[in-house]
Amino acid sequence: MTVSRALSGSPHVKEETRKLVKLRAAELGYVKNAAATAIRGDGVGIVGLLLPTLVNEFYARFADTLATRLESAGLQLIIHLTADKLEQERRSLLKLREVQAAAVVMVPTPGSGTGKNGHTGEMRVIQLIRTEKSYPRSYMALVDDRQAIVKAVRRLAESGHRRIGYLGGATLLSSGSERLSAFISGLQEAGVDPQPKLIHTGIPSFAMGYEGASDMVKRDGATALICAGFEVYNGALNGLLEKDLRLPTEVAFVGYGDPSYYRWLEGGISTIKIPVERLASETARLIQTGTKGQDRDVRKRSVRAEFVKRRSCGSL
Amino acid sequence: MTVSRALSGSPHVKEETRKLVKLRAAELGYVKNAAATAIRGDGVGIVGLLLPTLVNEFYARFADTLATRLESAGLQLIIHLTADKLEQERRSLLKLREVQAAAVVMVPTPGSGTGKNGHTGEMRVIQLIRTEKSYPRSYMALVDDRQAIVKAVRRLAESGHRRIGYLGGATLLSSGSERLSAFISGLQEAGVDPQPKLIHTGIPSFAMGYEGASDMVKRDGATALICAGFEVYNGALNGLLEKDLRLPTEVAFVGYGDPSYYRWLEGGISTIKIPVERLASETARLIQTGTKGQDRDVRKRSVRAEFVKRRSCGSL
DNA sequence: TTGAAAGCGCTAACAG
DNA sequence: CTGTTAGCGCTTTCAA
Repeated sequence: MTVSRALSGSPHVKEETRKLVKLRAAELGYVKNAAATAIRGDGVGIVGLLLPTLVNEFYARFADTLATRLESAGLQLIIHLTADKLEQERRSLLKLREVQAAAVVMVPTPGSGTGKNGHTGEMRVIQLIRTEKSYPRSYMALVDDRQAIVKAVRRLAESGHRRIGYLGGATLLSSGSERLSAFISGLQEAGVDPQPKLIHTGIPSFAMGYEGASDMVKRDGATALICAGFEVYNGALNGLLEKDLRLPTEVAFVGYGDPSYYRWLEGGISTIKIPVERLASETARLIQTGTKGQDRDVRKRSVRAEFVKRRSCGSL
Repeated sequence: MTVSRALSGSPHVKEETRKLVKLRAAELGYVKNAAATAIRGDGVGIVGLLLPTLVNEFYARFADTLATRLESAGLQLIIHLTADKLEQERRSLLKLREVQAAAVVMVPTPGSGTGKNGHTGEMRVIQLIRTEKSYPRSYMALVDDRQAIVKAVRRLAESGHRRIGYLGGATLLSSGSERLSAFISGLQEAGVDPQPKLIHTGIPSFAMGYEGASDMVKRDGATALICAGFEVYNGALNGLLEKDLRLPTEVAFVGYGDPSYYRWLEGGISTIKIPVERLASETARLIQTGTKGQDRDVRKRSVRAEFVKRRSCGSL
């Protein structure tokens, strides 16, 4: 007990004893056994992060920032990649529950709402970007991109575009339907009629962006394209560039997120820029917030996206 | 005990009992307490990953692949960012030891060799890319980039470059000194004299690449540049592009790693391409390998880098 | 096929 | 200020 007390900084230990204990502990390279602490219910300080992928500058930056923030609070981050697969997500949640993670930050997989996919036990759930109703007492870290999207659409319309394509996440995703609605609002404000053929949504993926983008331009005659989704924008851009479609002369393009290379590509890719670091900081805050102020507003935080105009959204 | 046996698939349980137990467990949303298992010394199935940063396509892809590989072995990945800081690294190793991680995959921080920074306890250590002698019984997952670097230098020389700059990691890093030696060999094979002014090494960082690159071109008259280090290439490229130096007409450029946007930038950035996925797979293998075949060779695996010629290394 | 005991490392609660 | 006891959830060993 004296040893335990000395090491954990209890005041009820003779100063000299403490010194001796610490010294010897260091000599032996002793480290506290987290499992033993955990088994008593003292918490291990583990936070889970469930992402579709890390191969995406937005997610990577988010994970990086979050890990750094958490580390200063003595928390460790376990990363699970779900590839937006329900089964994966289920397994990951299970694993995290086993190690008694204090919280999970997750980009919920589409459809995660149906069935008891998300048995999250004691863990605090923080839904990232998208939300699914199936996590009732969860926290939320969201992006408010409505105004940025509207602005992007209007900008395209102002430079003369009338056939503006939209590539985004499935509307069964909260984020997907909100972004699409913003897009349509934008069109309406600009007095352009929405055209069903120029709206592609689906489970977001590289492939979807890759095929969708060039199809919309070549087959459906889009002269401008807006991407709304992290997984999609990479695919779309690759699709366009590979088909040698020059920006903005052959297609105007607005991406999503702001990967560092956007500045240099084709003289600058316009984009809906998301303040990742801020989002990660807010998330860290949600994780650490006490269980006191559980008002609805405190549980939900959102950061505002911004439209960044670069060369790729120039006029026809 | 019967419950425990039923759940863990022991054959010594009546089939009916097992069914009942499993059913009820599912109803209750029971999950095994990993801490309790761990405290008995059965291992928790956690692997640590220490990286300088995740905001770098190479590291992100590595982490992604590794996490995916490990997941199929029932292992979870804890990520720690060290920012190449010794103190960070020490803290991370400690944390991982506390949770009884089975292994750590780490890009050792420069200087980690001196002092008892790396108290790794029972964990299996896998050094990634760089090596430090201070981890004596460690495993190694390395990149063999010598030939690729030599090839790159020769290619530049063949297109007429005589003032070829080198930007790379400090030579106190194993990787740094090996890459530099490859660079010099390349020059010699091509009959070009190495010039001290055109060789910049240091603790790899974005800033170093950023400043080093344009300095070497504008101040020291380099007509071509080779980057050898993940942290450096991004900085270097940004430095050049920001100063409006066009590739390859004003400077020929060879990067390191092969981020997806290299294909599209400036008509294509030449690079030393590292097979990340393969490296991650080898690493996963090193983690899971039995403690039997501990011959020196089995502990050390390396993948071969490849020189990818694109527009940016064209002639003057 | 099932159960009882014991112990993994730690600390809260209660002596001394 | 230091020590003893007990119990967290699990599985190994031994017994029924």
